[in-house]
Amino acid sequence: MSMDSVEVPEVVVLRLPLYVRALSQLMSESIDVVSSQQLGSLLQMTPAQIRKDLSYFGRFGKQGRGYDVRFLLHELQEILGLDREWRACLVGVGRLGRAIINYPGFYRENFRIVAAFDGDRAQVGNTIGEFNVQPMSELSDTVIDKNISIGIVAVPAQQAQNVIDILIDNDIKGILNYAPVAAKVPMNIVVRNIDPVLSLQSMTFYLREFE
Amino acid sequence: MSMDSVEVPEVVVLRLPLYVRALSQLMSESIDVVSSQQLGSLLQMTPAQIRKDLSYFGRFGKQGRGYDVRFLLHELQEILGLDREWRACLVGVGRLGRAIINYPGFYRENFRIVAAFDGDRAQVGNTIGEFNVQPMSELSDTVIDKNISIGIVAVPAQQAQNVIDILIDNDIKGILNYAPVAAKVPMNIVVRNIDPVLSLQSMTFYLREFE
DNA sequence: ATTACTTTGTGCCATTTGCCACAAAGTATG
DNA sequence: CATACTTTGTGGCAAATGGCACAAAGTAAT
Repeated sequence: MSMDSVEVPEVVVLRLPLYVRALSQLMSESIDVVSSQQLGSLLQMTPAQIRKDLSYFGRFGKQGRGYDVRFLLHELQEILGLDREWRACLVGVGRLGRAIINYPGFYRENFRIVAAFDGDRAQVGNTIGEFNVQPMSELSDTVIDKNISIGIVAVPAQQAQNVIDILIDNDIKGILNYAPVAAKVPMNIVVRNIDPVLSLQSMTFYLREFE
Repeated sequence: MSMDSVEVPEVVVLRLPLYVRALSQLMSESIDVVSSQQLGSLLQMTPAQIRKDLSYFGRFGKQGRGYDVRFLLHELQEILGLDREWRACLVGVGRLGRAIINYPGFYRENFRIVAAFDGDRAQVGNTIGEFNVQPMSELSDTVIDKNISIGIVAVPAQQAQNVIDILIDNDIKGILNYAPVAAKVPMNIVVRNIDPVLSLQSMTFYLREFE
C-alpha cells in the first residue's frame, strides 16, 4: 500500500516541525545518527509516536541503528515545503506589527515578510524596518507582484475578519492570525492563531488549586 | 455521579477561554441569551461539542431558551480562575521581551507583569515601561515579595531551559514559553508555548500543493 | 559464525475525542 | 390548554489518536 494514499492526520503535521527543530539542533551538535528513543527524550514524547508519525511519509530509518540526522532533516523539510522561501505580508503595523517585523526568527527559517499594510491612513507612508507602510488598496497588486502566499494579521480584533476576507479575496492561502478572534474562512484556507492570552487563560485553570 | 469526580480532559480546558471570549463579545453587544447553536456558529464548532464541554462543569443552560450570557460568563471565569488578578514575571528583555511588556492584551485580561529579569548584566538596571530590569539573583526574593505565580520566558533558545529550571526552583507553577525549545518540566508545572515559526512550518505543508 | 543487543516499522488494541440523536423541559402561539 | 417549536444535557456510538509489543533487520562482540 502506497503511503500517499493515506490521508495524513493534521496532528501529525503539527508535530513534524518539532522533529525538524530537534534534528537541526542535533546537526549543529555534529550528531549524525539518532534513534526514535533519543529523539523522544529530547522532545518529551514516546519513541513509538515518532516512528508512527514518520511512517506516514516513508521509511527513513535503519533497524538497529536509527535515523541519519541530515537525511531525515532534509526529507522532513521537503515534506513540509521548508526547502524553499515563503513570502508573507503583514497587515497592521501597530506595536504588535512592528514587533513582528523586527522579529528575526521568521527570516532565519526562510519566511520573508516582504510588504506591510495598514488600514489607518496615518500609518501609511511611514517607514518600518526596510519598507514603507502601504495602504490596503495596494494589497491586491503587491501580493501578485511579490508572489505573496501568506498573510500575517496584526490588527485589532474588530478589524480582523475584514482584513482576513480581503487577504482571501486576494488569493492568500495561509493566515497567521495574531488577532483575538475566531477567523471565519473557507475550508481550503489554513489559519494558525497566535494568542498568548488564551494560553494563559487555560493555564490558570490548573494554577487555581495551588493558591 | 458528581461532576467533580470526572477528570476534565485538557482539550476541554483549552476551549473554555474561547467561550469566555465569545461571551464577553456578546455581553458587549448587550445580548443576554445565547444558544449553543449560535455560540457554535460564532466559534466555528458544533453545538453538541459546546454543550458537552460545559456539561463537565455543571448545568448552565435552560431548555428551550439557551444560556444566560452574563451568568455563563461569570461561571466560566470562576472555573478558569479568571475572577482574580494573576501576577507574572518576564525573563528576557530583548526585542521580544520588550514587545511583551508593552503588549496591553495581558493587562486587559487581568494578567499583570510585575517584574522583569535578564541574565545579561548589560540589561540590568535599564528601565523598560514602568520598571527596572533586575538581575536573576533577585528573582527568588521578588517572586515571593510580589506573589508571582507565572513566568514568561523570552530568552534565546540556548538559555531557555536554564531559565525555566530557575523559575521552577522558585515555585513558579505556570510558564508561558516564547523560546523555541521543548521545555522539560515536572508534571505539576503547566507550560504553554508560543511559537509562530512552528505554526508557519506546519502551515506550509498545506500550502505546497497550491504552488 | 554465533550470540546478544539495538532499533525500526506496523498490526492491533486501548483510550480519547467528537458528535449524533433523543428524552426532558422549556417557550411561543393560537 | 393544546400544539408546534426550541434547546439543553447526555447516553452511546463512531472516528481519531496514542502507544504496546513483536517480527524483521540491522549492529557489536567474541
